[in-house]
Amino acid sequence: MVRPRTPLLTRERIVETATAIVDADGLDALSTRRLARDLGVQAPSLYNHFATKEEIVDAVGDAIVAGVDLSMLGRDPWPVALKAWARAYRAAFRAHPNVVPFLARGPARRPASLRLADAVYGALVDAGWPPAMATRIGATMRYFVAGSALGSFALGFVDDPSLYAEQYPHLRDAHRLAGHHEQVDEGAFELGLEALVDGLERRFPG
Amino acid sequence: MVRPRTPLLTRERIVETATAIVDADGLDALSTRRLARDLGVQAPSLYNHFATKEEIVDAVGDAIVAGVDLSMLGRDPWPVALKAWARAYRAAFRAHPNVVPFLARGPARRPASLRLADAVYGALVDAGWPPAMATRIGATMRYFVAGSALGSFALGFVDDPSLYAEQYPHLRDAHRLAGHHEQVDEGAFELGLEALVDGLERRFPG
DNA sequence: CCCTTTAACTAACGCCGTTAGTTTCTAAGA
DNA sequence: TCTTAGAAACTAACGGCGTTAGTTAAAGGG
Repeated sequence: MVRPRTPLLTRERIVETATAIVDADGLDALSTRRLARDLGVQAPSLYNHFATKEEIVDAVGDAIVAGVDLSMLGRDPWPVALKAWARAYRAAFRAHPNVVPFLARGPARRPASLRLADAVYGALVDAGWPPAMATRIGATMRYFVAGSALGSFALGFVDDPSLYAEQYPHLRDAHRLAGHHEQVDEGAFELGLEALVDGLERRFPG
Repeated sequence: MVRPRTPLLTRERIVETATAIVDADGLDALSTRRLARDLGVQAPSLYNHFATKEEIVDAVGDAIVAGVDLSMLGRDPWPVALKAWARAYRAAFRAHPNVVPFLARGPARRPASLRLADAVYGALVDAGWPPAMATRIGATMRYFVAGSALGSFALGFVDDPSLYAEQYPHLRDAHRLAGHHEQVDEGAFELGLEALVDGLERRFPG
């Protein structure tokens, strides 16, 4: 086959298949050859649609972030909106946990991330926050949500509690919770989110 | 050379050299061949001291986390101690920014991370927090610090502000700050840290 | 002094991302 | 309608990667 009548590949189809691979088998399983095979094509053909593999992964991340609901921003009161947005953002990563490590690779210049940052910033300024504070709050919230998403991966003490118990005496109690680490993650996120927004509300100048 | 009178390699020397490579040229520059070359040795020799490359990177991360001061925990009042610890933790990553992406790879089972989690948990319980809450607070704080460290990498809009300005109107103001993104990062971290601990203090049962 | 273990080596495997160069089909313009 | 530029697939190959197998000689314990 040299050039089919109707193109086999589109950026969309590539991103979809790449997402499926990452979701199923993890970020490391995504190689250009594997991706091409799943698409019924040879690896170099991908380079007709993306310049590098990193661009493909970028597009996967962008597609996921693009799905985050932003409608509450600028509609609901800012503390309510901020919390709802943070939960939506976190949920997007929970839906694709294997993509989360990618968060750590390089700057978030992707369009969807910028749209998201823009929306949060705008909502805060409209609510009465000084621009400099809105910038900081937006960054702080993104820090917290990104860290929480990472934390859901840092399972920590899952596999052999008793092994650690001797060396780290205080953690013995925590280990009893290790089985329900999902609930611990959820609880820690909710506690932190409420406390953080609480602390911000007390600093609101309006 | 087959076996030198005095060993060329030790785990320590390997970790030191690996850290130097990552600090100088980034995480991707750390290959077994490059590491071996810098150590004056052939790549497979490393496998006499570590089972995989990942173990080496783990050890680099562990060494950095091991340097975090924990002495304030259990000594100072918990809100003060918590903030001081968070700053120390963040400073450790600021000193080795190229290692931060590694935070995202896999669970934090390394000894130094466990020692750190144990110390925070213990200090909170000793201060009067119920164990379940201490677990959540510890996790929340780690989320926030890890996210902040990542955020310092997500430089975002550094290279061409005007390019984004048209599409993301609200961010125009934020761009004026892009030049001093280090100060923005610092400000966002401090704001979030104060607000978060503030919010936690209001929930203290004692 | 022997003998096991250790720590280096060389050679090689199968993956990886990517580039070069080729072919053929599509789509646009004269 | 014919020509031509470009797109989109291909095959072949490069250099680098992590890692394994098998070899060799010195170190160190009995």
